[in-house]
Amino acid sequence: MKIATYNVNGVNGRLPVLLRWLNETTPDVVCLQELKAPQEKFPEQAILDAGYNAIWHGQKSWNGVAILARNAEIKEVRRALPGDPEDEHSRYIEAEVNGITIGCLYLPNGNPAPGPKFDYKLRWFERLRLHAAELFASSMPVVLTGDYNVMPTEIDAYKPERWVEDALFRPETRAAFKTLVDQGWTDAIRKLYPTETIYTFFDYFRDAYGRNAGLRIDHFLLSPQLASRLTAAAVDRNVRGWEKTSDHCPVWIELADE
DNA sequence: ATGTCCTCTCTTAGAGGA
Repeated sequence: MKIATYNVNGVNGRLPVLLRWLNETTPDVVCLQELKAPQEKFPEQAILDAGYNAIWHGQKSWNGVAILARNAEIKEVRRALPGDPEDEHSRYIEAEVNGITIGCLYLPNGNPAPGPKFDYKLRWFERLRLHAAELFASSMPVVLTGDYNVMPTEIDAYKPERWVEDALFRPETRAAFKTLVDQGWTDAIRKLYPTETIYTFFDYFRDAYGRNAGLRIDHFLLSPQLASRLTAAAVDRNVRGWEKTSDHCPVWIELADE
């Protein structure tokens, strides 16, 4: 089973790119972030015509997350991260597909830091940590994937010294990610490629893609039940070179059948 | 500071976010 994550940066503006990528790579499950569309403007029919069921949680202008599945039922579990009923951002949706719990997340960017946006990022991270601990304790096969807005280590950033003050790389952010992973989760890309330079995001500025000046901020965290089934993981880097493309690349994992 | 690209609006230019 192939599971992918893709921060599309506008699901309607990016629809031709999304449909082409779905058609060419046929993942079984897809987690989307940054829909940038209200609930009623999600391109459901185009997704259905492409062969995918979908659930989504939209929001006007910002955020927005979705889970797509090909030839499988999507059983929605929740469409918000527990712990703060006041939080209006559409940043988390969770479902069961083929017996696997899929958590699709869009962690806050947090810039400028320090400041209220960075505080919100760290509070959101703490809520994720608590919810992840519950999922982990359930002994279900779980994947937590999406745009974490974190470079976990220095090898995950082009010129990391330039990012030490940034919300995506500050010590508090990296520590929060490490605390989460240390619950027992497996970072799928690093499990298979411990030291390689692998990026999932390239800024639109200054031809970052052409210069390979990227960041690794889109991640797959696997529970032990799934880590043992991991057979492949990769970034669809070429998609970043397409016309009218997102600033993120799709990332995917392959799991062996039980 | 800047670069680019998305979405929305007190809309065809500018603001906010990333």
